[in-house]
Amino acid sequence: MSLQDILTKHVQEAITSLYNANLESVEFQATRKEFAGDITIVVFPMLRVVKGNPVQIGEAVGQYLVEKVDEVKAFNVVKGFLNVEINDAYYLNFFNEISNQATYGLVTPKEGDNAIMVEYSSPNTNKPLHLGHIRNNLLGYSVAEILKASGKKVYKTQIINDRGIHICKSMLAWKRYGNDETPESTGLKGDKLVGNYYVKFDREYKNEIQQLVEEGKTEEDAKKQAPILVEAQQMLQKWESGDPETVALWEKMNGWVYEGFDVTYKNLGVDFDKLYYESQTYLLGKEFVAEGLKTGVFFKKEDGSVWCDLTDEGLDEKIVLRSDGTAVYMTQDIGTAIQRIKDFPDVGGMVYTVGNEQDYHFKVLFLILKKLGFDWAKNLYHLSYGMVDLPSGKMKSREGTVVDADDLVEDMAKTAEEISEELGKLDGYTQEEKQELYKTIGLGALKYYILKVDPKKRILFDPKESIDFQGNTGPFIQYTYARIQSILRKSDVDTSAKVTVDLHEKEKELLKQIQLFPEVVQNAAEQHSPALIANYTYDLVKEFNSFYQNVSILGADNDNEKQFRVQLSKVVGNTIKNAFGLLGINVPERM
RNA sequence: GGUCGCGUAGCUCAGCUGGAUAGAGCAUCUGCCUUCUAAGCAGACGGUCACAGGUUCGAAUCCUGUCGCGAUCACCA
Repeated sequence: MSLQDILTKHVQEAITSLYNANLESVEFQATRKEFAGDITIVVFPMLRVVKGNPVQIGEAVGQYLVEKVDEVKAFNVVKGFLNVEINDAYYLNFFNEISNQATYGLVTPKEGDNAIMVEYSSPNTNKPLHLGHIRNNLLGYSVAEILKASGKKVYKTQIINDRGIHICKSMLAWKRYGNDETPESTGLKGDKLVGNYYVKFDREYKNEIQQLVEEGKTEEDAKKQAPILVEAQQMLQKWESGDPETVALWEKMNGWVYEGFDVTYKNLGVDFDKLYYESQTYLLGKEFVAEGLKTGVFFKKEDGSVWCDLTDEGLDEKIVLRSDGTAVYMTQDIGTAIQRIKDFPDVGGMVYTVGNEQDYHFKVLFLILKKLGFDWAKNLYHLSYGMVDLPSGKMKSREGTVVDADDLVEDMAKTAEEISEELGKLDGYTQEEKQELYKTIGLGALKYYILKVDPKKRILFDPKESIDFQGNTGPFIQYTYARIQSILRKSDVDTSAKVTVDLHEKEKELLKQIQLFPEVVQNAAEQHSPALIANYTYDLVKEFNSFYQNVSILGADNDNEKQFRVQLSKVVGNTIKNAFGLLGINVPERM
């Protein structure tokens, strides 16, 4: 039973016995630092059932608690706030219970429970991943891990957008100007190579438009008639009709891109349980559109296009099939969702990690799936996040104004290296160990920087201003972990034995913070927010550093205290590691 | 124009299911390395919580309106 449960029960008893009234619930909050106490009961809400002076009621309830509740040591009342002091024994008891649980705060999924599928990344295969994808990947991966830790079975997936006019643009540019270049012949990563031709296409396209305009065409006409665009469109038709040469080129270039993506994913430390490809699923949705047409969920217009009427829901009509019978984005997403449930029958809900520019799309998609009668449709969640903008504005791949994912990860490691070498604390580490550590720290800084921000807020990223390594940052937290490991290496105490000590103020604060962890994990899962985990971890670490700096651990007055402090440090370290694991951030033994 | 989201210290962000004097980090300034890693600790400075109303014993938090920024409203994805 939690402390709040215990106190709630007794406060209710107190109200009944003192005032003969019924109190529905009790409101708690953390006690402010300037007052004595460990937890605070807010008296004001009680005034609804008990008429009187809040201070007097607080005094009476406090007196009752001190007399009747073992855990309560003392109390004081300030205005309408009843500050309650809790016995050390309560916290020590809690600590002894969890001090040897490696997975404290994490819940193992129960057999037979529904699983959740988390979709993230879902890139186009015509260009490399950039900073925007990094936010998507980190968020999706982290939310998947958090859901897992909250006790859900999770499948990570993506839908790879591997077909369409944008791919044909890269293909055509390569065919025209590529001279049979390959990743091998150029030493370039496959996705980078293909991306270069996407940029090349755009340059040529713009040249042709300009030329046509000079020849007297309007800009609008020029944009439609530019030969290179027309040829790309023809290429798409060839692809759709299965032209072997086009399909072969498509397979070859997509293969390069996948090899490149794999490297980036590996560097980022993200993974997937199942991949879906648009080229394999885009036809699926059509079946269900036909089905929905029969059941009246959709209707057909005179030109043959199929629509869903959402005006009852306050939205517009939405097209689900073009008049020429080809699929649109919505068609495919309907099919993909249904396919996923077929493939994984235990899935009871899905999370889509997609930018907030598609808020409307997902609102509509979820409504349509509900109208089609799928009961899992009520458990769909759009993990909508804000864009990552540069000071110069939006990132545009075609114009080369992007922060490349691989470059950024490398830069971060380089910064970590510079700082580490300056500090010079890594004597005895091999070159390999050092490089590995720089990567850990650099990635830690990047991931934390992005994940600590509320997903729905947009991020302004200035490449010229490097990400911090001090203060509320990933490396700061990693550093604290490394310090703890250093203590554990040096100590010779038994970390499994139970001990009883008089708690130092800092120790008590730490225990309170540790106690919050399981609830924070559940909250983060409910709200799909890694930021809650990041903020929690920061608070924990700040509290530990204060303890570390003010209280000697290995130099404690007696063995009993020393043993407790080492154990406490170990639990804090373990909690940091578990929490950071939920963010996809590794922790180092030294730094 | 309709819809959705955001607006908190010079900067980056917490706090938002209503509760005490709105909290951190960066930056600026003071102290602290002969004791467990100073990527640290202790402290100072810094606020019209965009603005105006409303609900409430109590509003940064909830409601309405205004302003600013962004997104979206395609037989694009």
